[in-house]
Amino acid sequence: MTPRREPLSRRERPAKPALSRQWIVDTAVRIMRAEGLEKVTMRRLAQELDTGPASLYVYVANTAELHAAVLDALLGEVDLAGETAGDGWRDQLLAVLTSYTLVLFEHPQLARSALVARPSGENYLRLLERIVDLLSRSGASREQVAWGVDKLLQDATATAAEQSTREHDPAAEDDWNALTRALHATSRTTHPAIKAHLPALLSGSVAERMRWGFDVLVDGITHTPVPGTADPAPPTSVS
Amino acid sequence: MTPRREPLSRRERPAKPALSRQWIVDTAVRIMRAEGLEKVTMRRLAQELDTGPASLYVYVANTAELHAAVLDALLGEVDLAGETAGDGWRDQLLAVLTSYTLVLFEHPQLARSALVARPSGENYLRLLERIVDLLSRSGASREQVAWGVDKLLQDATATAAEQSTREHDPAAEDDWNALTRALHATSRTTHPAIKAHLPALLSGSVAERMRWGFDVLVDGITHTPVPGTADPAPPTSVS
DNA sequence: ACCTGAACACCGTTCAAGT
DNA sequence: ACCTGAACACCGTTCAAGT
Repeated sequence: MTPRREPLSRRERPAKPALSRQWIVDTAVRIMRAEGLEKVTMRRLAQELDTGPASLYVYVANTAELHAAVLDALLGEVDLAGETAGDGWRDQLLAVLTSYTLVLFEHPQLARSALVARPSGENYLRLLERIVDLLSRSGASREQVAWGVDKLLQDATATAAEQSTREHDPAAEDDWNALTRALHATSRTTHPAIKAHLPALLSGSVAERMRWGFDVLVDGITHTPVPGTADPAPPTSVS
Repeated sequence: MTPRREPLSRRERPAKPALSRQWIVDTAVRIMRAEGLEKVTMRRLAQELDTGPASLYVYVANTAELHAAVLDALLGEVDLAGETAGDGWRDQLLAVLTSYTLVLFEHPQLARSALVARPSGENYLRLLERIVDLLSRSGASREQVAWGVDKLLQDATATAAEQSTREHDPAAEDDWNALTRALHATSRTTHPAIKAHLPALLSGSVAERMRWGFDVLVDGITHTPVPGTADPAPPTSVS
């Protein structure tokens, strides 16, 4: 506590805080918010923390683990209450999944990494708990709920991964235009089915499709028995 | 045709073929098959083609476009006939989607890029045509078919992206173990729903889950009306 | 134990210059 | 028009050496 002059080394840097996993992840989140996940590299992060990249490896195994930690931090923003929705489990489930999707929408590349590197952080577990709970109120079987939760999260994550990059990435627009042109350019003789469904293939807003996709899944999940349970299931010839 | 001695420059290289988009893509596919998509870089590809990376930019706009071309080449391997299946549209649809998924399973990272960069190559269009045709035989509305096809392909692609990387990536195994441990470590008081569904949350083989996921989607797609059509739809409050 | 400098082995993309 | 060398501006990760 005695004001015995700090050495004032490192010129004047304002109180470079000690390295720690928490501090590293927080800084990574800050960089992502400001400039996107693609800028959250070991080297850039080290620079931001005023050290060399090698120092980070004491706290973080590799870039994938770093991104996983950033993802979990972000999942803390998901509105688990589903406040905006009514009282029914279905509306609340839709609200929670929509909130999850919107959070991922804000951060394009993170949705992609979520599809690949299975999260297991505390915020992810909280989200999972909430979704299992809500879906179980549908009255579906344990197995339907368990497998269904996976499908719901996969769908939301994939939608975010698809859509979000289309919003933020300049080239994504071109891809969509290319597909639109390609579909319109198909001939009636070689691609009759596409021709016959053309307007509908490209119709609907993102929100409309998301909403419909949710209904499709919930209807399907609650009405399709899981094979190998008490429910009368179709014979499964798959290993 | 006269055997007038070739200059025999460049030492002895065996007939370096002229650069062309086709040749570039073919070489890229060969590298991917041998060493994975992560090795299909502009620099590595140029090296394989015995030139400098800058030369490739005459034929290919960037790495993303290159990967898209590789993906479309690969889609040529999908079994569109669904030979193995019976006569019903449902079995054939399952067969085609399974074939699509299996092709992506072989090449992990490509599935991920397929989720992001909407393909529009000729092989993709052929696949799309076939799936639209099969699903339309269900008798579902034009809109249900059109939007449903998207969901089916998204589901298959996401499953491949998720699963495949888990198979090929050494670290993916660890992720799954981490999740398994995290789920088992949850407390009954903070995560009761997870606890109650635990065995089922982790049960089922990939094939079983894929099969069930297909049934869920087809059931849901054919029974959930698309909003804004003649079908009696639930009121949509989403923009 | 924690931190670091320096190195190794790579990337994508551009651009001026050549043929 | 096509091709290229060389450069610019980056990467992740490791390792021996320091404190």
